Amino acid sequence: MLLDEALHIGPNCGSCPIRHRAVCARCESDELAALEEIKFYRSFQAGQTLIWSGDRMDFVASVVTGVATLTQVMEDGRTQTVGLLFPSDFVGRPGRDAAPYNVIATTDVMMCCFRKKPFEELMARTPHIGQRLLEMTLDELDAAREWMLLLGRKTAREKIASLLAIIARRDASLQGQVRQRQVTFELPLTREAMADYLGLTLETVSRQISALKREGIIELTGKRTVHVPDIDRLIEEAADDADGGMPG
Amino acid sequence: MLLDEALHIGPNCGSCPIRHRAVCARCESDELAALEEIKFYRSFQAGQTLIWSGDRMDFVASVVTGVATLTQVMEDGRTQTVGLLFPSDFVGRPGRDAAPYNVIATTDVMMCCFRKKPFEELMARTPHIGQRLLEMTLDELDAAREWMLLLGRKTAREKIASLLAIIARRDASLQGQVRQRQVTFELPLTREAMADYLGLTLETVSRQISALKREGIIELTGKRTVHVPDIDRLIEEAADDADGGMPG
DNA sequence: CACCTGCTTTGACGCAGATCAAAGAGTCTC
DNA sequence: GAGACTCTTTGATCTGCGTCAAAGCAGGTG
Repeated sequence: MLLDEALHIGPNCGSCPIRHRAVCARCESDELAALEEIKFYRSFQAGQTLIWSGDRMDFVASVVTGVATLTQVMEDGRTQTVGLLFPSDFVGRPGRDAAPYNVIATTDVMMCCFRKKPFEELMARTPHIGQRLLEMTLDELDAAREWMLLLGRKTAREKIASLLAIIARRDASLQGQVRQRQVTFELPLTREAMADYLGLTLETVSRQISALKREGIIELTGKRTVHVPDIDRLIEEAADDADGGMPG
Repeated sequence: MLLDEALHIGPNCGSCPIRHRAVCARCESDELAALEEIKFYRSFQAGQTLIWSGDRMDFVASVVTGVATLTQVMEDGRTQTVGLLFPSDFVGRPGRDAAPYNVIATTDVMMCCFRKKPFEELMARTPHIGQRLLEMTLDELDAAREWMLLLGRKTAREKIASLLAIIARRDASLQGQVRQRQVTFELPLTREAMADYLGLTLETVSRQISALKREGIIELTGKRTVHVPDIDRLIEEAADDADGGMPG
């Protein structure tokens, strides 16, 4: 079924769902045509490791659909997720050979890949790609620093609320929705994956989700479908300043 | 005395100590001349806040000498430092008006500043600047993610050892030294600033430093001068994999 | 259906690091 | 050189979250 999806998305960048957000966002039609020539799609199943830390990476890629994580693992097994990859997010670093992190699909994932060499060459000729990549990298740096505050200073409850708020926001923005009081979304992560991202244990994650549920801040259907009756209350729990990080 | 230093460093990029590491590293002499025309130096004293979060930023800058921190503060006062700025590090984001973090000098600091508008215009004409900025931003993103692992998963002892190892490394690399077993350096941070960077309290920082001292892993002269008799032992305590993050 | 297997929830208990408190040490000012 | 101020160390106690353990729950398989 993922293959169907690949065929459905097809070779045409014009109809690509991430056309205006990904690394190709600023490209003119001729630049896009050049990218189109070197791109190829790859599908992965939920749970699959797309890239192993330390492996040679001969391609870079954009997430088209699905969610993946970037994780670091210490020798003794302690694991920290250092980034969530949503559709339009970019994977890989031009000018680097070895992957610095594991990339793991947490849902079925479709990637739009470019072999590294041709991509680098194209980038050298196409300022719009480098410009967009700089912009995206600066945004990721901001997100990483926001996460440092969460990891260093927030309580378990605040961490969970922050994560839910961020997933709700990204989910809404993918669907081009305006900000609404009520939101419903699917959790793309297991409790363990949430724990790894939040610097907690899975038991603590479970307990805090139960607590938020008990207090009516969230409602669960099954384990994965979350309904937030009042997003502002959730953001309050996240202890973010002002707008809860909502983009302008 | 800082003014003297400014005059000493003077208007000539050719003799600048960060010429080959900063955002201007890749510039040819004509590009450098253009940068030289719009640059100006500013000095700050230890403890001074260079930039307040939320303030309008009409310049970008490189750290020439000294050390500064990037910090986030929550409404209730909880503080997390999200970056250390050493000489050659870049401050500010082209295309953004408001500063997202407080920037605080932890030692006397000298900055090489560019008004934002002219810098952005120059960047549009000068691919070497954008390329170098992308490279530096990707490095910072890696560093931020390394720090996420530290904040989320390391023990207090490992955090302290990691911080000391990183300062030792940056200090050595500024002096162009090869890797040595013994190193001595000045701590550019108070115990409180270290705590804010490590997601700890200042008491825990003090206790863990005392413990490392007691065990002979570090030696202190005064409160700020650290001597490491065996850097590998320190790196072991930091629980980093393989090379302790030493650059290739 | 019974029996997996993977994921989640809940409970009991322990500990690393936070909090509260006080005193030491270096530097500056008058 | 006494007092004030900042930074640091050390001790006593508390607590949020980790650890260990067990049971619940859904989906898949023979």
